[in-house]
Amino acid sequence: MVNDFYLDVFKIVKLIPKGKVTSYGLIAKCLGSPQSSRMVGYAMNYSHQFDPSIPAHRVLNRNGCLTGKHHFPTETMMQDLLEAEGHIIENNCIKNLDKVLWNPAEAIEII
DNA sequence: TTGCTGACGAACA
DNA sequence: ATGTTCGCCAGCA
Repeated sequence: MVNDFYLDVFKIVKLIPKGKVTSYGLIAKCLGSPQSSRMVGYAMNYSHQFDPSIPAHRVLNRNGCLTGKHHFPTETMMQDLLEAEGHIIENNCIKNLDKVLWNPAEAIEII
């Protein structure tokens, strides 16, 4: 089943602009549950069956590391997708995180 | 049913 | 600076 928390997570992730990334914790915080960041990751795990178009590769952990790449069809897919959007990945972590980090808070207002 | 695990993150020691 | 613990809670054995 899918609860509102999941739906909100999906909404936000789908709103992430191309060329930007965000973090699980940031999303959780914007949803009013700063300590439920694990659930955001869990939601991502479920996202592919809910809506395959969800850009889960744009969601990283707070350090900008590709912690979830093992959940993609291939381990290189997540990195490839990010690089295709202009990001630079090094040692499983994104570079210039400060410049590409997107704040989900601005999406909350839209929703 | 209970207990463990996990795409996280913050607080402690 | 590094390692451990805890909160969160949905799945799974």
